[in-house]
Amino acid sequence: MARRLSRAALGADSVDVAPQLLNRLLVVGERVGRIVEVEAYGGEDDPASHAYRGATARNVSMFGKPGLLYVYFTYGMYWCANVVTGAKGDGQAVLVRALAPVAGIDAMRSARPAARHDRDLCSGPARLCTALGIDGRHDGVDLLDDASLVRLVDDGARAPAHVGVTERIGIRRAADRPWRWYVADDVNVSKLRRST
DNA sequence: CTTTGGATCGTCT
DNA sequence: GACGATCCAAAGG
Repeated sequence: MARRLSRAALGADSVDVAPQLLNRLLVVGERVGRIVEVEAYGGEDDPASHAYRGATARNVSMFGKPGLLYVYFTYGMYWCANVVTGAKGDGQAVLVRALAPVAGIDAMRSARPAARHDRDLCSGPARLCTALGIDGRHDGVDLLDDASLVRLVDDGARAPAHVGVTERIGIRRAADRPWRWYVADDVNVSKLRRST
């Protein structure tokens, strides 16, 4: 039984919301993935957040109401997707870092020919956007609106039995905050990579 | 399996 | 002008 998440629940702090998003579904048309890895980003109090220096043309959707999608372009090639949390104007968001493919897997394989196993389809923040077809066109859409192309859905799956916690990946500032959560033992979680 | 270097460009300094 | 909330191919074990 798919139902929307409550906007009020997403209005809490990103650090509290992030682990609650594990096992929820990200839906784009026929393509569906279960969230297995997330990271919390704060507002102007988090030096690692895009919102740290306030609202800009790039990050305005982060400052919108909770439940919006914030999509940003990075490394000249890739898109990454976030769920906006906190009160409107906070600039908080939760980065979706990995999904377990659930449906529309053939479409995901077509979108990601470089993936050699199905566990590589959505095992990274840019990978999952490519697999689901999420890009800048979807920045700012309401994930809680059934009419949106990209939606966040609660299918009633219970919280994961074991949740791992580590520092956030790929950032330089505020790198010590333990704000990454993942479903322990899920093969779709992105691999830890040495800092360079 | 692991490690390394390159790709590529919007955004902010 | 520098640097990313990254990924992938290639090369070596």
